Amino acid sequence: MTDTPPPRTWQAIRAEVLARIRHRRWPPGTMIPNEADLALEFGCARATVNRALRDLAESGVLDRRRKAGTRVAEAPVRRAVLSIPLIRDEVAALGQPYGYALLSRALESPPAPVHASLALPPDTDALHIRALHLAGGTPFALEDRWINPAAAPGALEADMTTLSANEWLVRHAPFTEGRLSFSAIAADAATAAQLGCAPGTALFRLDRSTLDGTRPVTVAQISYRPGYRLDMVI
Amino acid sequence: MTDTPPPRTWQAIRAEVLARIRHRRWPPGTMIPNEADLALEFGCARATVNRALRDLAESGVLDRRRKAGTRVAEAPVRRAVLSIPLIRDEVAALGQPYGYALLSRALESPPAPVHASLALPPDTDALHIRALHLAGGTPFALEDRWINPAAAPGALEADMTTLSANEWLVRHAPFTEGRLSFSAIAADAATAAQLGCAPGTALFRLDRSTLDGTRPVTVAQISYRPGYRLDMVI
DNA sequence: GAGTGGTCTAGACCACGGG
DNA sequence: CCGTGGTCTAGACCACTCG
Repeated sequence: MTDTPPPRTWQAIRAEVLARIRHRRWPPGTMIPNEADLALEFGCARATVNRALRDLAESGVLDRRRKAGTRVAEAPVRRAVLSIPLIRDEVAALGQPYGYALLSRALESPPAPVHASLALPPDTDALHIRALHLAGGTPFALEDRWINPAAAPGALEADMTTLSANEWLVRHAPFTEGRLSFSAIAADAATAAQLGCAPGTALFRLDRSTLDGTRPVTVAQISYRPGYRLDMVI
Repeated sequence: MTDTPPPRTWQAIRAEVLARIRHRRWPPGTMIPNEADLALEFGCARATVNRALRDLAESGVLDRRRKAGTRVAEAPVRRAVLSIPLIRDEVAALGQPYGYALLSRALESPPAPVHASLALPPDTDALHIRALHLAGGTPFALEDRWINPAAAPGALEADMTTLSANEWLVRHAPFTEGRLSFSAIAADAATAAQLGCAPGTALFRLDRSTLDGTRPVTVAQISYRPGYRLDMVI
């Protein structure tokens, strides 16, 4: 045998635990030994076992509770991680030149739902931006965005004609929290015209709201061209 | 001042670092001090700083490289985490009773793309399952799944009439890797009939492929009822 | 109450990769 | 080369929560 002696890294321990689960030595629902015992068995420090088990718990494979111990998850809530690139990078990844066209930019009164989402004071306007993202000269995604001017100082003065609002925000109001929502919608006439498809075409839509702490900064609605796919890895 | 003395937990350190970034004391692109220096400043062990910075790096806020040091990400690739519940739980979260109806179940020759996705030997059949998930008696999602029998022993014998194939797989071939893909499609006639909508309606579709290590186990295509939304938190 | 995971410490060695 | 982050150790104390 030419096996290299197993390194006692936390990754190796995670792999070993995962193998025991996969091979059903520890089926779903099983209580597994506590950290101290596993550390003894693997001949490593408890902290190393902890690192491995914590990682598995974060990915939903294990269920850990103080005093109750660690058990293999029964019906694991699988977690998938989505990396959200800038549309510029998304287009670049397709090997196509990226283009951006500002369609409109105005300080105006938002519709009620947007007004509420941005938590604006009564009778306050918001910055409304509509823009088209292009891939190789053809429409890629239509962006309809409202920005709370009070939460994004400088946005009113910013030149959004060459840089997308999203990229401006990323650089000037970074590291915010937010929610995403995906859905499928039928293209309305205006959207269809911009994306160059027939009205009624099924489009992939992303609704995104962004907060800086608790203060809403922006809400955006992005309609992607027909056929768009969003990929994730579990 | 009634400030409680700042606990030197890794969470507190993470919060402090995040605050410095938010307040632009460390704007995007900045190199921040190395772990040893931060440990000195915060009066804690380097491992504690490491834990905090590693967490921020995992969420895309920091960019860490050996020798190069740690810098605030320029254009942070935001990462969103999606918890993928069983459809049963998804329906239950709506406060509606869940129902499941097996439409068809057969061992048959899959179409070429599925055959390739499952990495089947030539002229090998696969288990094809079509099923409808119901919420409060009305269609919620249509599932079209192919299972590689060699990779899911017992699937051929399993009773899929009351338990969805996905739930069976979760319990009998758990903790696999996989890819997800979301898109918007127009309902074809058959799908529209099952979901009770008009053909051409925009539907949210999830394509999922699952591997056990490197061996494909199953591919599934899930078409959700009109209006379905998928929510994520950044 | 007591057992479990969660965390911190002080120190050490190592792997990577920029200069 | 050599500074940086990545990891391991041995020990300790703490917080939570189950029984």
